[in-house]
Amino acid sequence: MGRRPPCCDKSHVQKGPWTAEEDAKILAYVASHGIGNWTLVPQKAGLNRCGKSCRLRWTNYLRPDLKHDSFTPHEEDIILRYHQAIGSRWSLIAKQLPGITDNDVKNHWNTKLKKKLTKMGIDPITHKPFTQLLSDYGNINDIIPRNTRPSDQRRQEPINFSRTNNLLTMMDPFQEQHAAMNFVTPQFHVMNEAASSSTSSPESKVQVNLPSSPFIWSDYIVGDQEQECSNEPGSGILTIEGSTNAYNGLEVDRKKNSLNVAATSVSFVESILKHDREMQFEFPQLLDGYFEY
DNA sequence: AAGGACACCAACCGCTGGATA
DNA sequence: TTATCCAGCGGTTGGTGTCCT
Repeated sequence: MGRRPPCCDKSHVQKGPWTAEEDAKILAYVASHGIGNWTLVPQKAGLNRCGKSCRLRWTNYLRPDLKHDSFTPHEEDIILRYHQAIGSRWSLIAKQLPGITDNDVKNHWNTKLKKKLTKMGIDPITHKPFTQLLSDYGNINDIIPRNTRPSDQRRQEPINFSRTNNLLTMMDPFQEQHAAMNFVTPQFHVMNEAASSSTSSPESKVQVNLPSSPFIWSDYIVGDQEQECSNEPGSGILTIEGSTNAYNGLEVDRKKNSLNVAATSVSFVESILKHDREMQFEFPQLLDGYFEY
């Protein structure tokens, strides 16, 4: 068993804002040595900083491919759509936006987009209208979330926008509620079982006919606990053709060599997996190699 | 004009999984 | 096999400029 020395003496390294001189040292070092072991950078570049801090300064600010411009409406739309699908996975979202870091995306979300959605009457976590949440969960007082940081109880200007040509645009206040409802409409790409069956390949393949109702985690938690179904029968079918995997509780259609599962019997864990697959259909390039069937 | 509140963002903190000795 | 380091990630916060009263 070996032990490597710590990257730096954390109690004696410089913290806080970077100076132009420090930036120049990082840039000069990367220009001559490239990006490698960041723990060696402070020593070799003559910086009294932690290697981790050097890496962050480079990736979030000094990298030459960063554009340092404000966000365009198209970029904001991308962030909103991806956040709706995958949540706060900022690095994955940032990969869809060249020249923008995950830190930029995160900051822009926390300072601008989250408030815009709230102002539109949309819950920034679920991307559902607060009115729908209220009807889903009953009368919950004060459901609209507030910033947890007291000093960040920001002013909230009335900002309304809608989707036009897949972009967010400003709009008149009377259409606010309508826009909110349109904005959160699920955009899952549902594969049609009949249409796709003619092009089925011999390889394992998954078809998902999504339930028509919104995805609500609590429904499945209750279902798991009570071992019963909360959805209407026949609201969805999960077909896994040629799969050799075992799926507890799934009905096997041996004639078709497939598994047909009424959505009513889908457990919580299976629902998570199904939701992930929905994400893959929505953003097929995002999680390449993540899903294996 | 001044002080407080707000808005923004750079940087830090802590956690996690993979790599390594 | 185990202990530790390191890169990457998301959450949080400190500092500063701007706006409002």
